[in-house]
Amino acid sequence: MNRTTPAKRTTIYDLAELAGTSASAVSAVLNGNWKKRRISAKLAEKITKLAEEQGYALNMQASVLRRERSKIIGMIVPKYDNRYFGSIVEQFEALARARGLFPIITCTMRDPALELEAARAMLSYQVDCLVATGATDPDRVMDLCAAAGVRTINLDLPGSRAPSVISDNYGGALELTRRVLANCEREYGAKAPLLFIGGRGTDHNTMERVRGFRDAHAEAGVPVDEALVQTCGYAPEKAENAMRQLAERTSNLPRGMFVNSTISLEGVMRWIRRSGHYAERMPHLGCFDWDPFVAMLGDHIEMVRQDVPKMLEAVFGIIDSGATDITVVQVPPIMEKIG
Amino acid sequence: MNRTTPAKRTTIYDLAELAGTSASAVSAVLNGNWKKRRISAKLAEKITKLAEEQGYALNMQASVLRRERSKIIGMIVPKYDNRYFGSIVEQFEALARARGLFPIITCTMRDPALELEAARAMLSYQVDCLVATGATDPDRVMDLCAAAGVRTINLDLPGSRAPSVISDNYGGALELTRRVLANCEREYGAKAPLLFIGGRGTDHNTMERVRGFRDAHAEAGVPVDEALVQTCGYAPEKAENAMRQLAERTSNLPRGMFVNSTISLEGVMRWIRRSGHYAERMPHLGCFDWDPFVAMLGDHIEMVRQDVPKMLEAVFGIIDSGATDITVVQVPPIMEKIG
DNA sequence: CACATTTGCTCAATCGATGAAGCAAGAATT
DNA sequence: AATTCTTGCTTCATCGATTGAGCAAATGTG
Repeated sequence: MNRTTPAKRTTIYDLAELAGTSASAVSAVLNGNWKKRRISAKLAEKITKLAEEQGYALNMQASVLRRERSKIIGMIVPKYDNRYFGSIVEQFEALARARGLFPIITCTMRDPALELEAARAMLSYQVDCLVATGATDPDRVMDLCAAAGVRTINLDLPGSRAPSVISDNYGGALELTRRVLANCEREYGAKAPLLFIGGRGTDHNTMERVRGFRDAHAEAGVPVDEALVQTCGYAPEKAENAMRQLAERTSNLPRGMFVNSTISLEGVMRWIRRSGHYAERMPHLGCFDWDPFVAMLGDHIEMVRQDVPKMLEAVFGIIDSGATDITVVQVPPIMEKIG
Repeated sequence: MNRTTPAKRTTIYDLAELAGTSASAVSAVLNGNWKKRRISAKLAEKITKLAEEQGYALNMQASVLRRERSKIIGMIVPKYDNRYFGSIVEQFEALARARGLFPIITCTMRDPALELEAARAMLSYQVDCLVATGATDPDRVMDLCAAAGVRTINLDLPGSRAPSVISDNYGGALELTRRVLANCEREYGAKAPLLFIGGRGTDHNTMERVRGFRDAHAEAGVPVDEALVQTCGYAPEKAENAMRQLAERTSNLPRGMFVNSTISLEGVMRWIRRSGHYAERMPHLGCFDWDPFVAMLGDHIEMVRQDVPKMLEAVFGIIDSGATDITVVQVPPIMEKIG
C-alpha cells in the first residue's frame, strides 16, 4: 500500500496506451456515447474493464471545462441547525442526483456578505443553476448570476427577479394564529391578543406571517397589541432577549404566542424555563416550523410544518421546464396536530 | 437586463484584450502573484478595475485543471436531520473557508452504496482531502481515495487505515450510564439494569458505548440484562419497533434507558407517548447526543453532547500538519446538566 | 471488378488558467 | 561606450476530456 509513486491519477491517455487505442476512443466509451461514435462493442468492453482495474476516475475539471453545461447545481442555505433546512438540503441532494446533477451546497450563516461570496464561488465552479434558499438579498444574488448567464431560483424567501418557491406564509400563519387564539379562549374564557416573536421585520415571510397573525386577530375581533409584535431576529438569544425586555416592561404577559421558527422557539422556551414566569401555567404556543421534539414538549404547542417535499418538487419542476418567468409558487404548509 | 448575448462568461482573454495586454499578465494580477511576476502596479490596477467592471469570475475548472492542488476539500456525512451532524457541517465549512479551501459536502443517507458513489464523485472533483463522517465502511472509502493519492480522515466513526477523530464514546457512555443508574436508584431505591437502545451493533461507536454501559453496570453491581441490549439501528422507526417488541415480550419494562442518539430517541419517545406505557411515571433517560428541545422535555433526561468544535479543530489540525499516521484522536464529550 | 457505403477508429483543436522561459528596453556599472 | 542587471512584459506548452473532421479498411452494390 505504500506507493512510492505519488499516485498520479489515471487519465484517459494512460488507459488509451494500455488498451492500444486512442484517448478519444476511451473518452467516448467512458462517457457512454460510444455507439454514436461507432466504437465496437469489443473495444468498449476492453476499455471499460481496464478503467475498472486501474481505478480510473474522470477528471471533472477537465470534463466540465470542455463541456457546454457543467451539470453542477448549487444551493446556498442559511444554517443547518434545524429540521426545515436540514430536510431541504437532503431533498435537494436526492432530487439533484436523480437527475444526474451534482449538488454543491454551502451555508451562509445568515450573513449577507457570505451569501454573495458563496454565490460568487458557485459561479466560479460553473454551476448551471443556483438555488438561493432563505437569502437575505435574493435579488443581489440573482444579479450576480444573471451577469454570468446562470439561472437562479429562490426558495423559502422570494425575490423579485427570479422564480420563487415559498410556503403559503400568510395562510399558514392565519390558521396557526386562529388555533392559538382558540386554545387560549378555551382555557381562559376571554380573548386576548397574542405575542408575535422572532424573524426579521423586513423579510417577506415574516411580513406575511404578521399579516396572517393580524387577520386572524381581526377575524376573532381581538385588537392586535403593537407592543407584542416582536420581530427581533431568528437567533435564540435574540428571542430570549426580547422576552426578557418584554417582561420588564409589562406585568401581565400574553397567554399565547406565535413563535416564528423553531430556532426562535429555542430562545423563548429557554427564557420561559429560566425566568420562572409562566411557572404555574404554560402559555399556548404556535410555532411556524416543525421539530419532532417540540411536538413532544406538551399539548400547549401547535406547529406549522412547511411542505419541503412539495417545495423541492416545485423547484425542480421549474429547473426541468427551463421556465424563467418570475412567478411565486406558494406551497401550503401542513398543520401538525397537537401531541 | 435582457441580454441578447447568451451571457458568455468573461475570461482572462477578454480582459487582456480590453486592457491591451496578455492573458498571462491578467492571470498573474488576478491570482495575486503579480509582484512575483514583475507586473507594474499601474497595469495591475487597471486590470483589477476592469475585472470588477466586467464582473469577471475565475473559471475554477480551468484553474484547478492546471494547478497542482485543487484546494477543494470534501466531506461525506450520513444525514442532516440532527444537531450533531448539522454542527459538524457548519464547523467544517467555516474552518475550511478560513483556510482558503472550498468545502463540498454530500450526504449519503446512511447508505453504503451511496457512500462509495459519493466518494468517487469527490475524487472526480479533485478534492485534495476527504473527511468521511460516520461512514459505514471508512476503510473502503480510504482505499478508493488512496488509489487516487487523496488523503482521508475519519470523523465520528474510526477506520483502520487513516487518522480518525472520534468522541470518547466509552467514557461518555460510562458516565451517562452512571447517571441514569443513579437517577433510577434515587427514585426507586433499588438498582436495576437499564435498556440500551439504538445504533448498529457492528459500528465502533455503538460497541464502545455498550462497553461503557456494561462497565457502569458492573461498577454499580448491577447485572446487565442481555435482552435489554437493543442495537436495532438508528432510525426512529427501528427504535419504535424495538420498543414495541420488547413490551410484547416482557411485562415489567426497565425504569431507565440509554438511548443511542437523538434520532433513536425520537422513536423511543414516540412509542412511550403512543403506547401509554410509562403513563404514570416517565423512565429515566440518558441520550448520547444533544438537542436543545430534548433538554426541555423534562428533568428525567440526561444528555451527552459531543464536542464538535474540538473534534473539527482536531480534524483540521491533522489536515494542516499533513500527518497521515493512523491515530485515533478521542475527544471527550460534554455532560449536559439536566434541565 | 469498380465504385459507394458503412464501420471503426485516429487526429487535432478546444475549453480557460497557469507559469517557465524568453525577450526587449531602460538603468546601472565599469 | 560596452557591459551587465533589472524591469515589465509576452509566448507557448500544459492540465485532461470532448468532439468535429477525416481516413483507412471492410462490406455492400451494380
